[in-house]
Amino acid sequence: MDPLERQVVDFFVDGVRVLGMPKSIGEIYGLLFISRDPLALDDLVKRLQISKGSASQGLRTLKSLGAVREITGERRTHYEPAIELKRLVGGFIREQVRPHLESGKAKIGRLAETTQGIEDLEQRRFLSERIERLETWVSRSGKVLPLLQKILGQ
Amino acid sequence: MDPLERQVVDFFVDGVRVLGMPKSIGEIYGLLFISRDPLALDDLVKRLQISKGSASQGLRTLKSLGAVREITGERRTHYEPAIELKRLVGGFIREQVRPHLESGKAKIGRLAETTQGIEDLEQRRFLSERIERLETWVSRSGKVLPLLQKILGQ
DNA sequence: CGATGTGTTCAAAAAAGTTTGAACAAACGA
DNA sequence: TCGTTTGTTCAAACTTTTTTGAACACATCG
Repeated sequence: MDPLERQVVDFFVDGVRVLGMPKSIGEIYGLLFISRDPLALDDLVKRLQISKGSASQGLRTLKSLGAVREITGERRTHYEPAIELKRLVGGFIREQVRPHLESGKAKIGRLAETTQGIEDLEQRRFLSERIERLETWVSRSGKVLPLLQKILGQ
Repeated sequence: MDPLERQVVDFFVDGVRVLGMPKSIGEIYGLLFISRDPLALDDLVKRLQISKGSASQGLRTLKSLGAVREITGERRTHYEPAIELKRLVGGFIREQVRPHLESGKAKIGRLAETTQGIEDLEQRRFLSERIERLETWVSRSGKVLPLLQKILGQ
């Protein structure tokens, strides 16, 4: 890897770290991003000096995020990066954000139930109010996502 | 901690995890969120069964995010949660997002410079185009933040 | 068919991140 | 002033996450 490639890869390593993803994902995406031609798993292993396992697992994650496209047909599958921000953001939201929002909603539902069982009126009022606030948070977050996607996607 | 408190604390533990923060931060904020009265460091240590060190460090982070307010005057400082989404989002963006965007911008600047030094015209074109794309990404992200803050803040 | 190439899986090793707790400093009260 | 309370710091212990690499499955080629 030449210095520029190194710089780009490092850029993405930091980038994905912010999103809570492992270094190898950033390295793989970064190298694909700065390569003119699609690369095969083996190229990634050699150039990034990571294990086959890492490369395989990293590509799987990137595929699930829609961040890389597979090019089949030849003996080995090659990969090229998806470079439309819309697509990247969409994948991230779908895979990493929505599931948490969903499970959050479910938990709040259970919380609301538990609150019903509280004896003390004043205490129950306080708790209901707080839990309502949580509902507002989650609902607003859910609503902002499509908007975010739209704006970032141009 | 009663079952409801436990549920709320767990909710926040998951919540902050999504944002890439440690469990203890979620526990502390969660307990404050569901407590009617402000709590002192010592209360957190006892009720959450975490170490003084964790509590101290966790409160420091939460303070820096503007997610808790200090109540001084008594012997011990007490803490209450900031519960306005606007404030929470604002703090998170200021502390955790902006710095990365800034350093990202700087890195892209250096990348652009490095690219100037490339001999091969076609190659330089390709690289410039990709780096321009990075600039677009970062710039759009920067622009979307205030909007996000505004929308989430009601 | 057997040999070779490609890619996945998963247990163990390594790395990264978090928590603990003892030592310390600073503020308070008697 | 001295003993006590409150809170911070940070190295070491612990936990969690990531990476490695060997074993495997499957496809391809001669």
